[in-house]
Amino acid sequence: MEATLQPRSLKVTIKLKRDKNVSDSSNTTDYLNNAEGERHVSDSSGPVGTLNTFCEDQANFISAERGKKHGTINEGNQTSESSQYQLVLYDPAVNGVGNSENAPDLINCPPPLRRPHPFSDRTPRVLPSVGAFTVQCANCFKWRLIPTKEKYEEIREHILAQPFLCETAREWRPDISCDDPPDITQDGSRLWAIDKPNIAQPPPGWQRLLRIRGEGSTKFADVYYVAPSGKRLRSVLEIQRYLNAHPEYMQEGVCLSRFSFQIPKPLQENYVRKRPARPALRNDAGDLGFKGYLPPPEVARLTWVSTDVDTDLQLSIPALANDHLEAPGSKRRRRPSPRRYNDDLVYNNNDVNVEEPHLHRFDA
DNA sequence: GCCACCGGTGGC
DNA sequence: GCCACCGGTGGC
Repeated sequence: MEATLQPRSLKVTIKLKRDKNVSDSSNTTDYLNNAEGERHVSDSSGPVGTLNTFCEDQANFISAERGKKHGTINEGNQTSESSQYQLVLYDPAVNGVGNSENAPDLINCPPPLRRPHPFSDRTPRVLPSVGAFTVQCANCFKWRLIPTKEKYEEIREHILAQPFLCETAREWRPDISCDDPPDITQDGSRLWAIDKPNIAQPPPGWQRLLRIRGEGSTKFADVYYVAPSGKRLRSVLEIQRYLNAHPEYMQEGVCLSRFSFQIPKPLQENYVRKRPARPALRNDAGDLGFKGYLPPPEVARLTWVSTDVDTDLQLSIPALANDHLEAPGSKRRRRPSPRRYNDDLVYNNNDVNVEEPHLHRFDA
């Protein structure tokens, strides 16, 4: 089955492929260097277009095919030879112009650090990992593989103002044009996620990590920022507190507007477990409304929608979604107390008006 | 004790 | 239904 994004211009898509047994891999060499060596995608937004990241799930399979050996895991650094931890990456040197649908070349990826699922009675999760980044041409709507995470983030940061075109890819593929076949298509073989556009690149020395949760989770992914010190921060509030505690970063120009915790959206419906309807906390009389409250429907426990672990999911993240217009810090916090930072939130992208791209589901 | 991962809540 | 946030849990 395939899902398509209706291109309005370009979309930022993250294509994810499911990881077989391990957690994750990231996709670029950059990923390889990420301090955590985890499965995550960092995202940033780019020009008008769609960025796409896909998780290659078959890392093991492919590596097996290549007869590679497992190597030692070297946390925080590039993995050794372990094919198991290799990522499927787009290698411009291998994928020449017109080399559409070529399997991305394998590149060593960080070792999986993922811990086993905490609930032993639950089916072990097979977490997807980002296998590659793709951007959709605003002109021909073909997907182009982006060679590195950094390039992807760079494109994404200005995707609205600077739509991605096939010609843009000439930076790493000199002869590429819209006449060439797409690098990749949404053929249902992978998990696709549509990324948000115009996400600022992380400040120098910082890493933005995107960790895709297993199917059936309550949310699709988590974004973390890793400070130069290695400290992992998981919300704007935590960033704010960290910056307050380390004014040196602020002096370097690091501000909240450089951070975005927006996560991509999976193209696959039901990848994220639906939240059961919440009973009213209070009725008109002002008391707790537990009367008549029924236990959550079975649906609430349906955590494993997909039974075929070999099937990759396709996720897409609309680069032109409107929701990016709202600054992450503008929403009401659960704890209203320290909110001064909201005043400081300035999201460069917020003044951009974009149309929401249409997502199409189509059959395989 | 740390931390990755996940669940769940309040608010919209 | 989505988002932001953060607490809980269990493996290490």
